[in-house]
Amino acid sequence: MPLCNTKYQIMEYDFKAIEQKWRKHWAENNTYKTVEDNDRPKYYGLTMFPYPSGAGLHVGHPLGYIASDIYARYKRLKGFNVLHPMGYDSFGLPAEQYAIQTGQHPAITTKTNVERYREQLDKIGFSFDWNREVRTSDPSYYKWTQWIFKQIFESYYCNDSNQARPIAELKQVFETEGNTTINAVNDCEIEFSAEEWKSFDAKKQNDILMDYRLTYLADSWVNWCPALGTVLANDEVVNGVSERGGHPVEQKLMRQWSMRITAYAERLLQGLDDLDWTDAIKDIQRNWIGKSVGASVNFKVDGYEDESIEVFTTRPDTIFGVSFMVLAPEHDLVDQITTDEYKSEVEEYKKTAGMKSERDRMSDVKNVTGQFTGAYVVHPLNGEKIPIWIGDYVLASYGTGAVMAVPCGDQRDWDFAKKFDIPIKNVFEGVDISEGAYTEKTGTITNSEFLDGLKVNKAIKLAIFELEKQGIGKKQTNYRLRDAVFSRQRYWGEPFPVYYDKGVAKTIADEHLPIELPEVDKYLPTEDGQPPLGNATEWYWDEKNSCLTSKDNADQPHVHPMELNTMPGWAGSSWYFLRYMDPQNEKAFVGKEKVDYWKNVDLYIGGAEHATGHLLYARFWTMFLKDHGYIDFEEPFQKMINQGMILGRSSFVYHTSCTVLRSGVESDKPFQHYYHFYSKSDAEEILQHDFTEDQSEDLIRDIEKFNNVKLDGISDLKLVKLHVDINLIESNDILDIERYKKWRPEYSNSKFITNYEGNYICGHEVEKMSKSKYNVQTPDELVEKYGADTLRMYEMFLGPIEQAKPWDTKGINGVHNFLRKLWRLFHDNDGNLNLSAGEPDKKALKALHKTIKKIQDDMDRYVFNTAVSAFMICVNELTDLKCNNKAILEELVVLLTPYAPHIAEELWTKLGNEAGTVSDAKFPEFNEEYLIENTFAYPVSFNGKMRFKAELPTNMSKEDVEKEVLAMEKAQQYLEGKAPKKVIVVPGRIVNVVV
RNA sequence: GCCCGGGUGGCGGAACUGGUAGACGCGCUGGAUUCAAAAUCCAGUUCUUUCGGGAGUGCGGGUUCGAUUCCCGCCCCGGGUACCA
Repeated sequence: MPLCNTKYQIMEYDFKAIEQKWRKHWAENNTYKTVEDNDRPKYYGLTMFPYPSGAGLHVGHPLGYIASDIYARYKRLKGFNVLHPMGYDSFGLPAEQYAIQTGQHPAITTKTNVERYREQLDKIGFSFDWNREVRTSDPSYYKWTQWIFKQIFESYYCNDSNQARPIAELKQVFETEGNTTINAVNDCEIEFSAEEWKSFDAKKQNDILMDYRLTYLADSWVNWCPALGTVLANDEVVNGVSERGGHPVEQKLMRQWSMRITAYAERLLQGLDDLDWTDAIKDIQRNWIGKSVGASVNFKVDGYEDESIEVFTTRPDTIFGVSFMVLAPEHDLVDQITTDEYKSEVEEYKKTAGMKSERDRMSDVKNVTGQFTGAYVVHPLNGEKIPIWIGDYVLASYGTGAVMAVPCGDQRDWDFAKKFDIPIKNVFEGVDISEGAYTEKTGTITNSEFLDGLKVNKAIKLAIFELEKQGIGKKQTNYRLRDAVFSRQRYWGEPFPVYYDKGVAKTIADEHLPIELPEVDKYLPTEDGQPPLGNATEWYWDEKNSCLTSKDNADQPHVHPMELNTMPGWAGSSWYFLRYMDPQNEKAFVGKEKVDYWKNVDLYIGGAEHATGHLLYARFWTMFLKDHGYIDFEEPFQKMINQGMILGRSSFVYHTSCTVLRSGVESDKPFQHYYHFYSKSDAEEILQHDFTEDQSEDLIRDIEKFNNVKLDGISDLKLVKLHVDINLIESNDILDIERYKKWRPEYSNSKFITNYEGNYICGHEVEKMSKSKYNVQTPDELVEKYGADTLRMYEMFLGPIEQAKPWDTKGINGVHNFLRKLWRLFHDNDGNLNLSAGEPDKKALKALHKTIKKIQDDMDRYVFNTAVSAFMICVNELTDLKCNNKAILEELVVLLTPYAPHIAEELWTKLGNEAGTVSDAKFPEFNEEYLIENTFAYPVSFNGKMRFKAELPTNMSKEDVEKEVLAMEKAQQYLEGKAPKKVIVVPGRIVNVVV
């Protein structure tokens, strides 16, 4: 080994050489390759795979990856066979937008970006098994996305067995029994017998089957985003605008593929109970699914024999409080039942309501509107006539699009009744409803015939019983969850393995998958508004030859047009965790033996923003695949941690801006702007109290001097706050003025008003990291400067993983120093390896085992920040003890491996172990004996305030402790001669004296 | 509005089931070393104080020998959701 022991050349911790060396070693030796192994328990650790964007990674991205890597490495030391893969969610909008602008194929952009990501990831020392990488845009991957789509298409949901079943079974039932006996989730509006079924033509039969399929084609109201030229799923629309880009979204009726996720609503809800996820995410999913239990009730329309209005209510106990009915303006019956007298008003109202966008309706909640139709329903229990109104607070898309309005118990109904002077019936005993509705689910029902005197809960049950007995209604459960739109009018997504034979959707046989994306000459919609795939020439299916063919052959009877939509972004990500288990399998989406070994993900780390999207869809697909027996678990992600966002720390400079007033100056004389830059404290002063006279006069004088002119004065003097690139900031917010002037030449003539030390101090603020705020910190820069091990530990040290926290580079030195200090434990002052063999000293053993326990506990609780502190404490203690004992240091190195794998490998080798084997070392065994102490320094409190410490044997009895403590001189001092009222002794913990 | 989180020094944050509030790190102050600087090491660092103490975990109350931790009411910040009948 090289000796660099001259006084000024101490061999220090050379992280660059070390990290480079081990990265190479790991890659060359396939250190992190994983194979199935039945002798070891499995551990599957996964992080949400990224969309490879052009901007690359900033320090916020690797946070979750690092935590996940630490845990995976920890499990490995604990003897688990670890699957820790990584891949790319590589279909997506940005690559396509870029293609539209530049004509470059999204596949090329994607490939470049993936390479950049990989380069950045490789620098951080992850233990990913890259042999298992998946990319959703790779045909060998999306072949199976298409295959799963087909499986879903070929399924319906059976309510009796509560699972997905093959559609072939359904066909058989239709042929023998029609659809009257089957209990399946469907949209079918007709009932038919077996005879009728057989009499239907193929088209009609297919249309009916569509109403049962778990993925189906239907005209549905969709969120159409004109700016993006595509439809969006509900979870992709936030506050009426698109989640990506914030473009307006409108409702449009379109023929689209949808996924019947609603069939799984109850299972998706129930399954949450057993998941180890945060309550926040579970609540979001619960709210999104939105289960409500109640009853459906039929109200006959007065004067119509066959027409009735069905409503859903969660409060059937208040049925005698119905004061009016409200239909959604779009409700089917509105036109039919409206009396001539109200025709024009109703038409008018429908028109204005229809013009309001979803967004207007949302933002205009307080403004109650509605219109009477002139019609009435008959109360099914007491025969009273009840007026029918229409109002836009009733949504056509929820429940039946009609409500029974009970103003005494529902605030919206109450508001409506007040606005239109509709008399309110009160069914609550002893409750005043003159100021508002009584919305509590407690109390006693009155004015309600057979429900009188009953408590709410009992009344609900009895009301449902009675409604069912009389055949007027039945118990019912509703969900807010809607079916998920599954088509996008986009190019860069999975093509559907679907073609249309005379309008009937047919799927392409498995052996012809994948159906690869066709080449197009432009990525925009066609001139007649078809999706981009409409531009492809080879996009027809030749049924006879089972291949794609050109549109020139379209007139042949066996050639049919292909589906022009592509699948949404969540298609590929709904099952990717399964593909990692068996990424090269060409026969199946995953081999049965592989998935039976790896099962579901033990720990999933990713952002909370996917709560209603990816995390719900992936659960849905997993349940579906389980129903078909492909896998034997129903939840994909058993435990999940949501990492918080790392925010940027932006820096600011503050400069003057003013309008110059001058007369008598030759107009051709060039006038140059001149600015004063004020430091943070001055700027804050100015922003509060405005400029002082001196300040503005100084500015005028400087402008005059600089331009060699005489001014009449200045106006509009103000301070402008500007983002400054954080790379131009030295420690303590000091600006590198010279570099700033180079970066912003327009300010090169400015005067920087510095403090007494000659420094210009910048202001700062915590905001999201973004290019435009010049506050982006890339991991690459930090790895370059401090090394990957330091970056890994610092990201963990920042705070709890789930919490959002500001990024601040200042503290990174502390972590880096810790690693250097660790290095010095192994070396003497001249940088030579210096270890001692033999029995370790008791204090060192205590320091080590305290740390083993702490790390163990923290890992078990998924707490990473305090583990880093524990390492620091350990190294500090060993340094104080001047401990260089080999046995101690060896265990410490293993302990540290998950956090700082490079330095751990290096020191591990120096300790005499085989190169590259520390990842497979054994996690140190904690031995309590080393922590046992003979004495304990009892904190002695008086009335709960800690006053002094008393060093006493740990095995001393309560009584003796009390006696000893009270006898102490200091205790006497606090007792002031009085006898203590009470003394509490908790052995090994505390003594509290009550005076 | 409703549903979840969260409020602790100058800063990031510790404190497991009620038991020494402020671990660890940053920053700051002083000192050692150095021709000097960097690096390193040592000491100090919640506030306040008449140096005896006193106050203190968003605010007000409560339970307890003892509360950052439990209960009640309120304020503020972050996230989710929004006429869901």
